[in-house]
Amino acid sequence: MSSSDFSKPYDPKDVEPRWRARAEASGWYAARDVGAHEDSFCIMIPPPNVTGSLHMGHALFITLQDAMVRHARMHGKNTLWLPGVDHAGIATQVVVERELRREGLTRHDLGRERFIDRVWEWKRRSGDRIFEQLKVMGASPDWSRAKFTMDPDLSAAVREAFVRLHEQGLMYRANRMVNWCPTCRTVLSDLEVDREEPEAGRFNSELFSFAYKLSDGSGEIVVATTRPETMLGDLAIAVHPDDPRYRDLIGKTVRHPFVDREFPIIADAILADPTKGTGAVKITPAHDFNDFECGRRHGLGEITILNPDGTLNAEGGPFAGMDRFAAREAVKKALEEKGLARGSAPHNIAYALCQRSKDILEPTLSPQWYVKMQPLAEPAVKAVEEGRTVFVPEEWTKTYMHWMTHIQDWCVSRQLWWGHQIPAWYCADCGGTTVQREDPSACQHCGSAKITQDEDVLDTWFSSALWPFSTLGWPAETDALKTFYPTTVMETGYDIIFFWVARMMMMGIHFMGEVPFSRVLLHGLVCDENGQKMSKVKGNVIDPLDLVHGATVDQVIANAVGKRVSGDAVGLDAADRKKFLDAYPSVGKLPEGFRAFGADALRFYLGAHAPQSRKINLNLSRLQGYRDFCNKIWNATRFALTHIADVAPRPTGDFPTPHSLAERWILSRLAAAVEGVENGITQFRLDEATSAVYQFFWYELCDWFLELCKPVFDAGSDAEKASYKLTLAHCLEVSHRLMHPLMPHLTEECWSHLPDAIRRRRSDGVVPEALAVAAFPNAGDARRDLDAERVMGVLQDTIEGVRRICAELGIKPGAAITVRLRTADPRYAQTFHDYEGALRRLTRAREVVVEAPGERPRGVGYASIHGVEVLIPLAGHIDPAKEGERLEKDVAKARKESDGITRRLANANFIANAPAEVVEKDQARVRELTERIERLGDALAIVRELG
RNA sequence: AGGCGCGUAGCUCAGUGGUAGAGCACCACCUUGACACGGUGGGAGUCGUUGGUUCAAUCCCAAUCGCGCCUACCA
Repeated sequence: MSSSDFSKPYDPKDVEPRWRARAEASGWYAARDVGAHEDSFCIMIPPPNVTGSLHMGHALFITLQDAMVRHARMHGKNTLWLPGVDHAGIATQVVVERELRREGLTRHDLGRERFIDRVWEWKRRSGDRIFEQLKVMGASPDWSRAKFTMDPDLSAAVREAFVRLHEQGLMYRANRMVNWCPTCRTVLSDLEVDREEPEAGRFNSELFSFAYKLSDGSGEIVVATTRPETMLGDLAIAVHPDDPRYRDLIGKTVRHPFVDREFPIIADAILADPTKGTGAVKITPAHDFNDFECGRRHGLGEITILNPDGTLNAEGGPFAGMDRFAAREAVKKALEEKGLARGSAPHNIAYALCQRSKDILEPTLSPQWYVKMQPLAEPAVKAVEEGRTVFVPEEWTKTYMHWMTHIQDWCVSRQLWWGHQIPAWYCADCGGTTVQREDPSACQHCGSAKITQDEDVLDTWFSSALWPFSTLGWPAETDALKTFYPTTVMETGYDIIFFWVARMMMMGIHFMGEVPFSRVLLHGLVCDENGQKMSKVKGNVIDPLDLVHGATVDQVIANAVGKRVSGDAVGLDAADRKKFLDAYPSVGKLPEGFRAFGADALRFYLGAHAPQSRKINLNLSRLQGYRDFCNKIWNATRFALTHIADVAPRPTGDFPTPHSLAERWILSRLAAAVEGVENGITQFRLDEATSAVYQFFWYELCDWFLELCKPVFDAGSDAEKASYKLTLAHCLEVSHRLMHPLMPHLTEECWSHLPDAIRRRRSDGVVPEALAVAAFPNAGDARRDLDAERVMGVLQDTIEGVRRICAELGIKPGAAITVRLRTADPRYAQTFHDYEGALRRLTRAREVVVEAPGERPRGVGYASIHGVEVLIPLAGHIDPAKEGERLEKDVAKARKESDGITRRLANANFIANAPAEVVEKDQARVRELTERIERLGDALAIVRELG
C-alpha cells in the first residue's frame, strides 16, 4: 500500500499527489452503459474553455459536483460525471492570433487552413492542461469519456442538429441589423454584448447638433447625434407627426452636404420623440437598430458606410478610408466649416462593447444565420412550469422565464475560422443554398458544381447547447443515451443561464423529446474578500492552484495582476501589492505567505458556503481554519491508530453494541452527523453538510469522546477497553466515509491506515479497494439515542461548570482541588460515579466526591447546573470578592432570562394563543431558573458573610 | 426604466414567528504523552432605518436608505 508513515503533521503535498496517482491507475470512476435509466446518476461537466486554466469558478463547481458525484457513487448508483472541454470559438481564436502577432503575423497571412492547423496544434499542446488541473482538485469524472466539442462525433452531432433545424424551417438566413465587432471582425449575439455604463457624475460622450438645409432653400432642420459620422448613411429625417415645430416640413427634402443625395423629412410616431434631442432624428437605416426598423417601415433602403474593420467605405465620400473615430472628428470639422454645426452638449450613453475585445460595437446590416426561437422556447417554458425541470434556488425560475418569453431569434453565425463551419453551400449559377449532412459536390437545386461553402462558423454555444446528448453519442440511439439521458443534475454558475442552460433546455426537448436534466443547481460567483468580482484589472484574481500548492505572497500577487514570471516575481510594483492587499486584508495575517492548503481544505472551504448565495467572498483566514481541520482529522486518526490496531471486528452488518453512556452518546451524535451530511448533499446545501461534519468530528468526537477514551485506555477493564476501541474505530471509519465526498484525498489516506477488521465490507464480504468505491454511511451505521444525549449533556455541563469556576476564580490547573457534586437524582449520581476518572482528568481535580444535597459549607466555589450543585471547597485560597462577583454574574444572567420568560407567561394572550408545548417549555425553564437563582442566592449570602 | 438579490459580532458568513449562531480575529489561562495547525474559560451584536400585521417580528407586509447584479433603452 502506498501510504505515508503518518509522520507528524498533516502535509497535503505528500498525501494528495499519491492518491491522485492511485485514482488515475484505477477504474473507480468508470460508469457503465447498461441501457437502463434506473439507478443512474449523471452530471455533465460544464466544459471549460480549451484556452482556460483553472480559476475559482472551476474550483467551486468541482467541489459541488464532485461531492454529489462521489456521494451518488458511494450509494451504489451507476454514476457518470462526464468531463469535456469547449473549443470556445472567439476566445481561442483570439489567443492564437495573439500568439501569431508576436511572430509578426496575422491569421490572414496564414490563410484559413493553415491557421486552423495552428489552432489544433495549440489545442494539442495545452488542451489537456485543464484536465490536469481538475485532477489536482480531486475531481472524479469518468476520464475515459472525455469529450471536446470539435471531436468528429460531436461535430457530426452539430451538423445533424443544424440540418434538422433547417429542414424544419427553424434555421434560416436573413439580412438584418447585427452587432459588429471591428476588432474581431465578426457578428456577436445579443448575449455577447457588454454594456458600459458611464461613471456617476461624468459624461462619456457628447450630443452633436447640426443642420440639414432644405432642398427648396426655405430653411434648415437641426438634428442631434452621438455618432456624427453616421450621417454619411442618412436616408431620412424623422419627426413626430404632432410636433408643431416640424409639422410643416413633413414631405420636404433636404440635401446632404457631403454626398450627392437628397432625402425626405418623414413623420414617424414610433421613433421620433419630441422631448429628445431636437425632436428631429436623422435616420441611418444601415447603422442603427431603431433606424433600421424605421427605414423598413418607410421603404428608405439602406446604405452601409463601414468596412468590416471599422473604416469608412466608398459611401463615405470625402471621408472614405478613414477610421470611424477619425471620420467622426473630420465630419464635425467639415460641418463647422460649412457653417452647419449647431453646437454640442455633454451626453451619456451606455456603450455596447465586445465581450472579448472590449471594442465599441457597430450596428451593421449583414446576412447571418438565425435559429427561430419561439417554437423552441415554448416547450422549454412549459417544462419548467410543469416542474419537469426545477431551478435551485428557485428564484432563478423567474429570470429564466422572463428571458424565454422575451426571446429574440438567435444569431448563430460568426465570422471566425475556428469552430464548426456552417454546412451551407451557395451556388454561383442559380444562387440556391444547399444544406446537408454530407459535403455536397453539386448544387441541390440546379446540379451546378460551382458551389462554395459558407465561410462562417457557428456560435460556440450552439455546440454547447447539444452537450447533454451529443456527448452520449447522439444522433445514434446509444446505450449511453438510454442509460444517462435525461441527466440528473445540471450544476453551473447563474451567469450562464441564458447562454447555456436555456439553450440546452430548448435543444434537449427539441431533439430528445425530454428535458436534458431534472434539476438545475446554480451557484454564485467567487469574489475577493471585499465582494469584488475577480479581474486582472483589479489585480484581485487568485489562482486556486496557488492555494492548493502554496506560494509566496508576491507570487500570488504576480498571478493576480497577470505578471506571471517564472522564478522571482519581477516587475511587481507597490501599486500591485496595494491593490491586492486591499482586496484581501486577511493576507496581512499570513506572515509566511500562502501555505499549501491542499485541495481538500480548499474544497471543504468552498463547500462551507451556502451554494445559493450570489457571492462567495474568498476569506483566507477561514480557509486556513479548514486546513487546521484537516490536520485535526489527521491527528485524531493517528492517535486512534496507536490504540485500535487490535480492534475486534464490528458485529456483522451492524454498528457496535454500545456498552456505556459515552459510547451511546457518540454513536447518537454520529447518526446526527450522517443525517446532516446526507441531507446537505442531496438538498444542495453543502454548507450544512460541512458544518455537520465539522461540528461532530472536532467538538464531539475529538473534544469529548477521544478524551473520554483516554481514562479507559489507561485504567479500564479489558472489556471496557475492547468496547471503547471498537466504538472509537467505528466512529472514525464512518467519519472517513462520511467526509470522503468533501475531502477525498485526506479521507482515503486515513481510511487506508485503519485495520481491516473495522473497515466496512461490501455485501460480498470484501473490503473495498478505496473509499471512492466504498459504501456511504447510512442508518445502519449509527442510531440516535436522545436519552443518552440528555444524560451526557448533564455530565458535559457539569464538567464545564467546574472548569468555569476554576478559570474565573483563578485556580491554577495544577492546584489540588476536590470537587463535590451534589445531586438527588440517582441517575446523575451513578453517571458521576461511572465517569469519576474522566471527571478528574477533564477538570484536573485531585478528587471528585459525589454526595447527596446538604448544607453548604463556607468557602467554596459554587455553581448550580440542571439541579446539580457543584462545590469546590477552597478554604484558605478563595477570594470572596471574586467568588461574589462570579455568583452575581450568574444570578443576573439567570434572572434576566427568567424575567423575560415570566413577562411573557404573564400575558394572557400568550397563554391563549401560543402552542401548548411552547408554554410548557417556558414554564419548565422558569422553574429551573427560579431554583437556580435561589441556590445561587444562598451561596452568595454565605460569601458576603465571609467578605 | 424594469427585474432580482443583499444589509445579522471587528471580519467572512449561516439562521429562525417564541429576546440570536459558526469560523476567524480579540482577552485571560494552559507548553497535559493525537494535534500550539492544540486545549480551557471569557468578552462582544437595539439582526440597515421607519411604520404595519401579530399575544410575540431579526424573520411576514409596506416604505425608506445603502450596496451589488441582471435585462432593456439612450438623437
